Amino acid sequence: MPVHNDDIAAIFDELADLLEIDEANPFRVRAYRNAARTVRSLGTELAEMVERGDDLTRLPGIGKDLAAKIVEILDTGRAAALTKLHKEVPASLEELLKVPGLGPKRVKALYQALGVKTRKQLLAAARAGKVRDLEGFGEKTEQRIIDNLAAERSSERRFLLATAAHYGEPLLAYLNKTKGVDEALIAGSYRRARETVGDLDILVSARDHAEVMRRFTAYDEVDEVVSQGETRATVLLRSGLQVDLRVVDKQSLGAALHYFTGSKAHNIRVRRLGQQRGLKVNEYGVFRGEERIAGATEASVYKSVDLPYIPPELREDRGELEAARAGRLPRLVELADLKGDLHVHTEASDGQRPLAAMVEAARAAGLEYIAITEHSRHLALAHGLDEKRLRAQLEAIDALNDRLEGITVLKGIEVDILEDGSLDLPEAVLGELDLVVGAVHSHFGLSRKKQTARIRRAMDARYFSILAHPSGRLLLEREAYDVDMEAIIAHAAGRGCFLELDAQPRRLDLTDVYCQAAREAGVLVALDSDAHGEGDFANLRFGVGQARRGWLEKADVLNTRPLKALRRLLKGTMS
DNA sequence: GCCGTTTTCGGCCCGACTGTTTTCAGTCG
Repeated sequence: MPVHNDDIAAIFDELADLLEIDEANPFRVRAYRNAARTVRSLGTELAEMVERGDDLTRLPGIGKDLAAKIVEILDTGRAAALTKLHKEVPASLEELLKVPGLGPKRVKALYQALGVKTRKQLLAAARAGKVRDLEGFGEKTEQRIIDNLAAERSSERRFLLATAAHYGEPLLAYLNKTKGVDEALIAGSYRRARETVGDLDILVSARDHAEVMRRFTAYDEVDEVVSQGETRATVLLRSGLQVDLRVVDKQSLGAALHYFTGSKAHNIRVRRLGQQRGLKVNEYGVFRGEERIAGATEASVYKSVDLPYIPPELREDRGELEAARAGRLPRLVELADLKGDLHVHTEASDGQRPLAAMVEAARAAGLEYIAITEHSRHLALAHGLDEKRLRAQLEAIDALNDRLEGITVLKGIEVDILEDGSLDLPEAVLGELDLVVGAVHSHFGLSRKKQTARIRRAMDARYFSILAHPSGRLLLEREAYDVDMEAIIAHAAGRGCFLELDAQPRRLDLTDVYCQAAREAGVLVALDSDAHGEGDFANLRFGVGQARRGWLEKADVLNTRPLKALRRLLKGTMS
């Protein structure tokens, strides 16, 4: 069984959790967590790096010891250190850490005093009133544990970015209307455009803090006020989404925004840079002794540690600080750079609206061209088109283009990649199109080797332009199929075709890490909506967020090209 | 356990809120 980076990261995370319960040196715990993060966002399989003889200690946060553990895990699938630790700290205690309000200290106390190892045992003990008597616990803590367990709350529950926007933006508008509010902003992983978020961090600059707190906790959607102080409050909305509010003075807004945008790892490094310069960086500003020297804007915070402004989407401690110091930050792509959309459905397959309506919606969204790309016949569930129906659509597009001004409709297809890697429609009809988008919609369970070979073969077809939603994942629903994405990217570079970043909120596929890998390999990314209805072009902004997280510049995105240049590039894939 | 424009040893980011405390530990972000 081949070991992947995610497996290694999971072992490091578990080691960190259990070491924490075991009261190990907190910095040692952090070292494991940092290593897990590094491994998870690597973009290159460690197995291959080891095979090549790469020096793993050159990776950030990986030293001699962890490099050896990586090799051990690759060889045996396990880490002896973890096995040993399990003798003292049962693996199931990790689950208890996810209960809101329980951290390593309390989990340990529960285990040692009551023998509690699972959520079920904890609920029983709490209901029996055994928890309240433990040192450091009390009636309220016991009740909170019961509530959280009964509601199956977990600190790990996450929401799609688009879902968070759906709840967060009206709340933001509500707060912005509050008297005395200068500005209300959403920070946190939302601002970094992570594909899913665990909570919303809202930041308000205002003179009257108490009034903002009152308005916030009185918001119609608030189900429960979890905590509330003078400058900070946490609530749960009826949707289950947790929202943290922080109120600051105007002079601290930049520092607070920086602090609450994160990521944590990025912040820690910025603070350390401050320390090295004799400065203290916190959410109120940048201080030399008692004197505030920066903090009204984020740019001033970065300037105080001799760095240029770093866009939120890059703040993951994945090399952005080094790039900033070297003056090599990318100029990230923006929504306004997109000139078209190369993946759009209509009611001819599984879209909801007629061709003309989708084209008008695209025009209203500011696009200059779109490609109509229906499903092909194999996807019967989605009314996939056969050759005959596709030809009929091509005629309709020709007729429409004759009438249209200011927007051009390209002829495409989202053709199924069959199990053996062949395409679901004959070459004869594919050759009549402007572009061929290929996609996997079946046989997700193939082995990594077979899946990779299947997709490579599809890309080698005579007509093949773009690989749609390359990993096949559905966020919070379905894992990606097992495929060697690096090999796919390398193959696309050799073949001269493109990869899609599907902007549907449930997909956001390519992932950020592989966007970056594609960019480095010189493979252009098509940033598409995969629209099925008129409103779906609005999802392009989430795709842009993901592209920015993947360090993509305008030139790295296929559909920032004007129509003429785009046609040239597509033509290269169609012969 | 990692790391080095003070350092190969001695550091490792910083503050708010809650509940159980009689001055603070635990959790969270």
